[in-house]
Amino acid sequence: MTTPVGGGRRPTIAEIATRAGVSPGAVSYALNGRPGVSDATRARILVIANEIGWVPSSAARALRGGGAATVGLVITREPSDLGVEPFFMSFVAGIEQVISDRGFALMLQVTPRKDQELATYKTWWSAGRVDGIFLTDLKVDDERLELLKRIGLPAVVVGDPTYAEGATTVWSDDAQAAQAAVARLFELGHLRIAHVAGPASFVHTRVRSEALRRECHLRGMQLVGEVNTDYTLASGTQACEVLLSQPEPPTAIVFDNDVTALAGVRVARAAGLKVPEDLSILAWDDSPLCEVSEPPLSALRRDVLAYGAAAATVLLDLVQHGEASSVRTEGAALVERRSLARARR
Amino acid sequence: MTTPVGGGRRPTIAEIATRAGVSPGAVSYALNGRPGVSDATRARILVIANEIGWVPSSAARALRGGGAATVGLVITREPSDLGVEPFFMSFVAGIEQVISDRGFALMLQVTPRKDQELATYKTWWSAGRVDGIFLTDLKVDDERLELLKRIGLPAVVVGDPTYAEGATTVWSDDAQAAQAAVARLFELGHLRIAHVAGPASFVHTRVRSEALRRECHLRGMQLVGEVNTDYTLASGTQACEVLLSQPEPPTAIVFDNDVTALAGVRVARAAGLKVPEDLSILAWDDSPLCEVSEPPLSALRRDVLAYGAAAATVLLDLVQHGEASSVRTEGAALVERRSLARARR
DNA sequence: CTGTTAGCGCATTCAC
DNA sequence: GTGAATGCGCTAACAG
Repeated sequence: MTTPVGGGRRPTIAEIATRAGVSPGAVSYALNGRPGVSDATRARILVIANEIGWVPSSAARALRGGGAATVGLVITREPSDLGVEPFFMSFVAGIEQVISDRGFALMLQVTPRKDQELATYKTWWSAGRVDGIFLTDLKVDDERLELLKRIGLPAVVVGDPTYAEGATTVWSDDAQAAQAAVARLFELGHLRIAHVAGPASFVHTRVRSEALRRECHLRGMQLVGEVNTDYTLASGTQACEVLLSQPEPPTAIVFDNDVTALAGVRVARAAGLKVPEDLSILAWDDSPLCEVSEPPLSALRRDVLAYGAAAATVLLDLVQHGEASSVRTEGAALVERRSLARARR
Repeated sequence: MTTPVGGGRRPTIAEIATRAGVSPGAVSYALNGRPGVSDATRARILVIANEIGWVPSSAARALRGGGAATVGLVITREPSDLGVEPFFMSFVAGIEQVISDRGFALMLQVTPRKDQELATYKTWWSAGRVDGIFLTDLKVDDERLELLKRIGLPAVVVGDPTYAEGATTVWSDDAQAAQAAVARLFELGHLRIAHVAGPASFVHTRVRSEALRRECHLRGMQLVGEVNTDYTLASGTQACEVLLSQPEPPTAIVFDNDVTALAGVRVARAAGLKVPEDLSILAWDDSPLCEVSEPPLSALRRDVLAYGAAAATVLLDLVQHGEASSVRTEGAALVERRSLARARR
């Protein structure tokens, strides 16, 4: 791309046509790599287009029925929560890696209001602002699925297909991660573990809970407690206090996010327990917070960037070819730091 | 909004016109609250539009010259950095509060590549995808300013106007925050302080450095060291080691972000220094990390949500009325936790 | 095979 | 209140 026209209006196909001495139609054919023009004129047109910095008007294209070349993402969370949540930024970055190469853009909305999310989908789709969307934070009996189906907005559900009502999904296999986690804890001799989970409404919370329970059962371990939180320090603290004050407290706790895991370290310490000697702590989803903690927290790490990229690939397929199959991305891997130790007997 | 047409194409003005038995023009007038239709027909039209769930085609509007009703934000950072950086998500949430009410949407790009950012501005603007953009992470002699001016893309610069080359800016007064910080440290008897700064290329880094120096000078305090970092744990650690190994080490250090502040706590501890008894630590920009730290870190907290909202308000004014004046938002306030103590003499 | 012409999509707006 | 033109790119029908 060279210098675009200074100041004035953006160049159009008509302008290229004039300069090249051909009709607008010919220019369109040339620019879109379609037959109907000789190689010579095509080359000439391309040179001119490049010179004046022509970019197709997305409005005109969309109006013609070509789609908006835009995908949408609504993040319905409290802004304060999002400060801690490293997931979305990486996820978006992953999306971007894929879509920008294909000429797509991302439309983003961040709002704490649930009703707003539904309204946004309707408006975006009706106004033709997006060609498809990513549905994150999948919930059990998610009302959004029904709406999307009803209005016909193409969507990729980011979450376990079991709960996606047949929609195309991209998911990371939390059950597999749970297996890795429990296997490792078993190896370290832990027989009583607990789970500080996320909100019960989230599908991934349920999947994790069930998988943890199953894996424990398989090995004759006990899941001696499970408490749901809203991922905050306060709720994590409370959950952990409950779990540790049991008559037979766990020797290891799995936390669904980094912040509650940190709360766990504190509560343990306050109760006179050493981490990891007296209590092993494992965080689900890694973050800088885990590295920075004292001791550094072992965590189940996913490649969120790749996750976003996979979701984008599937959504673009869905948008462009009308269909796409669900994709399971690589599960989380256990990265060991210093919060896991052999269970004290 | 009631049930939209099932399955088929989205409704258009023409459809409403047919149903109402009037011309498309009349419908347009009615829908936009403009004269040219009787109150009776206007009401009838509005009812029909609502019934069939009509939403204006953004493509058609944009094509007509009405603008895309979209503003853009490019975040040029390493995805890994963004995980820790709570600023952008809150900033975006603040933007959203303002723009969605005015019918605008946000287009987002996250990329580590600088050249991509410039290319994106050109493309977005040429394709008519955005009506204006937010320019964040302002740098000294920022090449982006020149590009934006040249292509005529309306922009609000988020950063100190001194370095914005006359562009409209929204900024938070870091100099004021520096004053608050230094005043408090002086009050606590600190006479030798140091600064672990962000990258030297960022304008806000420079502004903070200068303000800190000035405020120290004013009170007869010494700035006994200043090291630039890239905000990471590693660089923060190194910076802090350098500062503390001086013959006359500081009794308090101001850190430009939360992660380096945490690094500071660690380095101090490793050196046998107690925080805050032997070394006071102050983080610039608050975050959950500060709360979670041990001890919890005192910090200079900004209302980032309000910051984003202010930036959006100004950008929309700029886009809709062609001009807007720069706005200074409220400076950061010092929130005291437990990392600040009276200087040991 | 190379190229032109005309009309479409949708909301807006000016002249009647 | 109506009709018609407008903005911009795409494409079917048509001509050299």
